[in-house]
Amino acid sequence: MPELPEVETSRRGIEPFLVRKTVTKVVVRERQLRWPVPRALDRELPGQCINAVSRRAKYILIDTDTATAILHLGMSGHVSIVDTGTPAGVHDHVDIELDSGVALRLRDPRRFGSLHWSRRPMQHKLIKHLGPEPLGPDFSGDYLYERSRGRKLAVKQFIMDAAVVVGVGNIYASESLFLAGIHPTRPAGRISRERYLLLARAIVNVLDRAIDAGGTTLRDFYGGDGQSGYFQQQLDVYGRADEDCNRCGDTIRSKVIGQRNTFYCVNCQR
DNA sequence: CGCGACTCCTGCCGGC
DNA sequence: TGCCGGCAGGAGTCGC
Repeated sequence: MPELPEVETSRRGIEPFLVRKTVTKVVVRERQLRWPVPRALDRELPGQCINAVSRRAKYILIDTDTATAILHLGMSGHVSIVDTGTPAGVHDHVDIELDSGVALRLRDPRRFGSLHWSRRPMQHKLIKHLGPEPLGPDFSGDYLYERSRGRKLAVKQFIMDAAVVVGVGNIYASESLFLAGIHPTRPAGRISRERYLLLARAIVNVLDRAIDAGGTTLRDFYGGDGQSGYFQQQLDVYGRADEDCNRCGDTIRSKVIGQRNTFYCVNCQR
């Protein structure tokens, strides 16, 4: 489910329940997620006080004095805050119980998510190779332009490559290319600096707006199931094949690029 | 090294 | 109503 805005919204939702709380118990009901949940996590996390809940790309980092839990929600993961002792559903794989009487509960039906435990999270193999944060200071149109020289793959795949820039998932790739007026199949290396400036601005704009929308629609972290309203933001093209373009009225097309469905307007995007 | 294909898993939706 | 195929918002890995 989650793209970067959903992960950031989840992080903000759980943060106040975790920071300065001490972990009393870790319950792992299903260890086999995308990778096995390391036993060191349930062995070493209890007794630790949580210092911070941060985010790198689509990873949520739960920081303690000894190590950091690295949580990825995959395509179907959710986090929620429940009262300790709340019965778990079939896909509630992990609970992290706190001394405040609540627990952070991870649910992930498809089990594409993961949970790691690392003493140097920024050096972890899943984190180390990642490109800049799109909402951080190292991301710009100039950066995209330089990185794309000589690349032949479709620009949509280029901006979805986490080594180039993190956090641009399938929905927001289509949306930002629409905003920038760039056709998704255009080879990344054959797009001008000026157009990359537009694209970088579009990516930031789309993600900012989605985080704002998430903040208003995704608030049910305590007691709820951690989902609701992910899609209530306005999408211009994603999921709108055969509907009319909001800008020109032409018909929105869809096409599979790199095994992922892609939506665009042939009239507005070249 | 760059790129495309494949893979993990369950839920849900549309069509028959 | 029930069954079945196809598809889903991620991303590491493998082979060419």
